[in-house]
Amino acid sequence: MEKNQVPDIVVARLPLYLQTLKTLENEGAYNTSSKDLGQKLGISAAQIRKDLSHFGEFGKQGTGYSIKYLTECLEEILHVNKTWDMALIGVGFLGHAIVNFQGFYNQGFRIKCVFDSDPNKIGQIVAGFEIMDIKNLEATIKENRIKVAMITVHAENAQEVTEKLINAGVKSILNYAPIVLKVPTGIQVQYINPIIELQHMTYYLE
Amino acid sequence: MEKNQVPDIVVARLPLYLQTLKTLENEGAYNTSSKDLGQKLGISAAQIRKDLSHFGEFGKQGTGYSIKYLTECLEEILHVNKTWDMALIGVGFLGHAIVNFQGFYNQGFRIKCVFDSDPNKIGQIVAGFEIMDIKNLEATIKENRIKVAMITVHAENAQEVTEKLINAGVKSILNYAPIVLKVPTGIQVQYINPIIELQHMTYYLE
DNA sequence: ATTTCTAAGTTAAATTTATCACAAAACAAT
DNA sequence: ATTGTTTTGTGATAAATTTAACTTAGAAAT
Repeated sequence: MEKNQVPDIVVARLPLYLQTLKTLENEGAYNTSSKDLGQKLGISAAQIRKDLSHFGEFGKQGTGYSIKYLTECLEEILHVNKTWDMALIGVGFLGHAIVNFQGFYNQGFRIKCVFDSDPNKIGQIVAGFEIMDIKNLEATIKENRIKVAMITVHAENAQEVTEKLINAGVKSILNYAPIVLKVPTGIQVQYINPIIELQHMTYYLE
Repeated sequence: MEKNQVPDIVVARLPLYLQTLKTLENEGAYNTSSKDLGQKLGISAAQIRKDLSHFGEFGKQGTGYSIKYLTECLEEILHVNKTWDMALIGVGFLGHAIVNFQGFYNQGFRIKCVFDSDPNKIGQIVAGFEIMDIKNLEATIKENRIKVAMITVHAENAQEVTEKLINAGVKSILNYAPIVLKVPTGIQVQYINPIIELQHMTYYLE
């Protein structure tokens, strides 16, 4: 990935730390340590300390980390101390499930608009969102200054949608279509693909 | 990960190669090369050759790889030259979307049974599957010798479900709940978590 | 037949990533 | 006050991963 100094593989772990901190907080804990976090995440305490050391000093020797404080610091580092508006493109079964997902808001995200190209779907209300015509995608995303989008269209249409999104100013794309997207530098893409994960695991079976 | 010799990070890339090969095949191509695959995947040709070299020789110097042959070889390596029966636990919006997903079968997987704990859901038919009582989970999974499961329950219940699955003989778990599962060695777990991916990307924004 | 071009497989080098081990600090208990 | 315990942050070291470079082989063109 781009932005130098901190390796992307380190950045990729920060959201996991945040997730674990939030779980701990929900359980009523106030403090934790690299050892504790490491055990919960299945990684070494040293790695957690090393990762955090890229960004500053957040703990106290002898006592560890304040969950509240480290949470705040990580949220700031990851820029989720604000709420990002998101667009979702493709309201099939999966898009429907995502629109109904209640877990985004606390984590720095909210769905702002929802698109599809199917005339039978356009105008329908799903979880309080009116499905908009994909023809209005660029105008609407520009107007709302949306920087984050989720793609849940079929693989055949994903690249075309991607180009429209980038054209409209989207910088980060979470792609559920089973295809690698071609994007210019400066655009972030992450993939969600259960088949890939399943095949990864079956390697170890039998 | 466990199984020695081949690094897990290499194994993790094989399903991506397979995905790209299938896309190429659908486009009517017969042959490809490490350079071509690398460009499509955004990784170096050398890495693809190095990765494949862990498992044998699949190409021809000067001409590259037969898509059909390399596909077959990768399917064999990943053990998806058969179809794995899967269980799905938790039929909320997400579980519903997954049960209706048509893309598993060609890739080595099929859903065999579907569980929930909600009395209002048990007995309902979703995409041709009768939702079964989670109380019958262990017996049914043992009976069907199911080795692969997907967890789409709430985070609070994911660990408990995991233990039941492992007890019933499941070896590979695809977990959609936002929590790290504790499992004994020899059990594979992969995670699908859009929040983690989104937060990874927002690090690079603004 | 020879030359040219392409591309796999592989060894070596470079780079990246993870681990180790330790000094310094905080705190509790005596 | 001193001792013992815990745990951070970090520089040094080790391990891993990736890249680069090279040898070999196949195919096409002259």
